[in-house]
Amino acid sequence: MNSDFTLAIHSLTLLALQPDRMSTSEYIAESAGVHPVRIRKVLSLLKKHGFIKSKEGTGGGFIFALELSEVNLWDIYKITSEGALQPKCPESNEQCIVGANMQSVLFTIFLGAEDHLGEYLKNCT
Amino acid sequence: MNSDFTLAIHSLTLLALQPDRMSTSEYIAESAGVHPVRIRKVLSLLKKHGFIKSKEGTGGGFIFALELSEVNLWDIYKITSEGALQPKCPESNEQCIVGANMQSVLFTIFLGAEDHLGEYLKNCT
DNA sequence: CCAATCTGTATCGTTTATCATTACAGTATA
DNA sequence: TATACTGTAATGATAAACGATACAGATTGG
Repeated sequence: MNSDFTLAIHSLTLLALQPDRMSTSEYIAESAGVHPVRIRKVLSLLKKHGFIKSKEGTGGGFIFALELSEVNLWDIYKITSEGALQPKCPESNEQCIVGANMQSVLFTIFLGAEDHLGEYLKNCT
Repeated sequence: MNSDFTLAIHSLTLLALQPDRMSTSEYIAESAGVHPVRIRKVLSLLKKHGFIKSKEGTGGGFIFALELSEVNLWDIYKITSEGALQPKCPESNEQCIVGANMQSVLFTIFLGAEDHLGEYLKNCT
């Protein structure tokens, strides 16, 4: 998994702590220790899905758009990293019926696991 | 996550279907669609932890060492891919108390999620 | 209207992770 | 002693992740 998921949560947490004013990508990037452009890319996704709003121009930035209770980890995971857990099954011979089954079963498990516990963190830190 | 976890399960599944004879790394590799050396590396880990036995020389190979019911996904994950889910928290300023917390909390969640559902697959495919 | 400040994206180059491949030593078998 | 394996190290190719730069579009304030 790449760090988009982590960055998204870091950013949302930060935004949740600043409900009144807009936060710039530079501010968030500094806190997360990454490049502002990366933050903008990730937050662009979150915006597209309605988690945050953004405003361009002077005094612009990003701001939370929902109630904290409406956010759960699984949603964010889906947006930022869907498929990252999915292993590969390179084509093989007879026996890769095993492989194909395994892939879907494992995927289901990881899905189920996250879905099950995703809500546990919906009231972040 | 890299594919060691997947390969380990694929291999174990295969070995479980061949409880009588030894399987060579080449046989397993062909089924999994990867290079035999990769299989040996992964199975070397599994052997080190007692899941399988191996024998060198002619007629050698790998064979299951436990009951299927003694194997659970989480154990295998720990062996092959521990830390792969762990995101990074590049050092940052004041606010990375957030980051540090997040890291451990997320880690706990993924751990808990897998642990919780790991047993579901202990009777593989 | 113009300068300053942000977002939104695309692009390029570097680093890092993953994997295949080769090579070779050690071990068992026949 | 030749053959068929495991065990492991080393090298190189490929791909993914990321930083950095550049620039267009939007908004604000003077």
